Amino acid sequence: MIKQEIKRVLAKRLEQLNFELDRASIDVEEPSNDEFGDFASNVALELATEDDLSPRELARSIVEGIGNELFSRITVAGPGFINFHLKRDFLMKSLSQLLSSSDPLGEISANEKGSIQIEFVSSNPTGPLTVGHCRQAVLGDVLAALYRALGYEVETEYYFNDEGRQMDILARTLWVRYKQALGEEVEIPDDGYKGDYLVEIGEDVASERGDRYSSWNDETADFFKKVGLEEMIGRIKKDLDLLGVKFDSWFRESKLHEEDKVEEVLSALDEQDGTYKEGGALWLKAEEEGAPKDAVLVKSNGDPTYLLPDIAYHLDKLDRGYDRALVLLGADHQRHVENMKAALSKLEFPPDFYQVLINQFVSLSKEGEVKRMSTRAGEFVTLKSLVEDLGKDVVRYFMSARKPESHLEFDYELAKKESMDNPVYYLQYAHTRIASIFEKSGYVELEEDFPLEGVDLNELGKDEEIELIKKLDKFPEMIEIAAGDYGPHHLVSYGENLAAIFHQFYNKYKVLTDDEKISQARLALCKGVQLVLKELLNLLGVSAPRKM
RNA sequence: GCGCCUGUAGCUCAGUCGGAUAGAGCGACGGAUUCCUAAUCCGUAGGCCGGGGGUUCGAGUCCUCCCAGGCGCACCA
Repeated sequence: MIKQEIKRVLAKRLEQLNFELDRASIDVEEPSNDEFGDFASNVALELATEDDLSPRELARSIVEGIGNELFSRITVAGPGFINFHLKRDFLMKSLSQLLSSSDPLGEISANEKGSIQIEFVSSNPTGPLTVGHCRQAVLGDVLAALYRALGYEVETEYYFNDEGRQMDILARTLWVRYKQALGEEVEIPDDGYKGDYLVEIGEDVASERGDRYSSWNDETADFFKKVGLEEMIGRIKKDLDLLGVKFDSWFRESKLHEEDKVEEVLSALDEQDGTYKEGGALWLKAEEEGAPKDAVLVKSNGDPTYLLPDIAYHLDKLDRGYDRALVLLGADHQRHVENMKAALSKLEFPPDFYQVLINQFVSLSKEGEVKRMSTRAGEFVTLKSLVEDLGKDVVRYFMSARKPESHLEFDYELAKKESMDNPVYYLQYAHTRIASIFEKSGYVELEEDFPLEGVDLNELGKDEEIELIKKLDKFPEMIEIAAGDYGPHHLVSYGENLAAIFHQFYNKYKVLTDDEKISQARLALCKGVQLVLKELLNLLGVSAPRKM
């Protein structure tokens, strides 16, 4: 990474000048205007204000002591910026490193990092996954891929409630569907799940078991709970499969009760003087920890709320030894997060253990109307239909494209109708073009293993070529930002930009020319672009086709 | 009423730590193909970065107030 190298140089020089400044706090960036060189730093401006010096003066003395083995020119400009103009060799070294290692992430992926557990989707098995879950599934899956690529130990987990009221309602609704399948006139209960996804399951049970569950009793309830759970989880897994999302682990809530984790949490909270009783309910002293209000842990009827087992669940996560537990939640869980933070703080969890990424909702506009989705009312667009209509690549790309905390407006009609104009194809096409060049040149074997011997990268020098090399060099930095930010959308922005520069280059210059030396150098550049594009598409879970 | 998120081109959105002249895609208009895939490229038009105040050498970015939208403020999950 060129930027890191410049920071190193600057840090060394500043040390000579007796400034105390660690490398991380040195700011080096790419100026928007080419006039200002390839990279620029504002260190002189920052240090000058602190010590009441002239920024330009200081910049000049910094520049004087920097050797010129890496730079063709270093200038002082404006109020005191230091502008670095790179030597060609410096850039080419970056490209040749990429090619010889075939690892677009380079050194940042090498050293060992900590462990992170990522929990997402975690929809209860009471209905099919919708577009909202779809966004979260993609975000979580891409984040997991990012952290894996960076060398973290990653585990993805899906948490679901397999008992309690929601499951009772599911069982009851399913039973009604079963009765209807047997030809009886039965109404779905008011609080039941009205969607027709349970009809089919009811019919299956009716045809397999006949009328043996005609009356509602404990045996019937248990049976339909079991069937409902199995069927729904099965469907959820299938849907996620369509999206290419696989979880490392599936965690059922009942396990917490079986292992007395819930009891454990209650007594731990009690030990910390974190609870009190009021109105027959058990409350968490959340306000003491910064939450707006106290929260109920156990209802007056003795049932735990959603909060209590979730605290127990996170105690379990902590016990499992992860450094961090990241949870993806929808915007409607904001209050829950405040309660969780309060509880975990009472329990003296390590402060950075519980990490939350709250994502805003997806609105789906269809025929000019914005549809709201409600699982309970049975009105929603399912993840399944979305993927079946648009394809995994398009869906994953769209769902990754916006930063999580922004609303995502998904124009279904447009995405379907104009799918050929879709930006995902723009990226894939860049990859395809490169593959096609290697086919054409009869250098298919070069694509596998590109030998740098005899290739003179200094043949590269056109603006587009230089820009591409710089862009490739920036890839690892972008990945670190995306992971640190929990923001897969950085991949999309970067990718579109890289593809754009490549397409420009491709249109302006021929890779395969009469000049063998130029051809070799440009093939090398193409290989570099291809390595990065492939890695990027891979991380997004989007295919990188060789032909389109 | 209080809290979280959002407000940038006609539309959908980027813009890591405050940096020099604010970007992309779509849409509109005008062009490019005897040549490695035109699912591409080039050009034009389009902006008080929601509004006011502040912090400083410098603000789309930080602080504050206001306005608009989404979500929340359950003994639901």
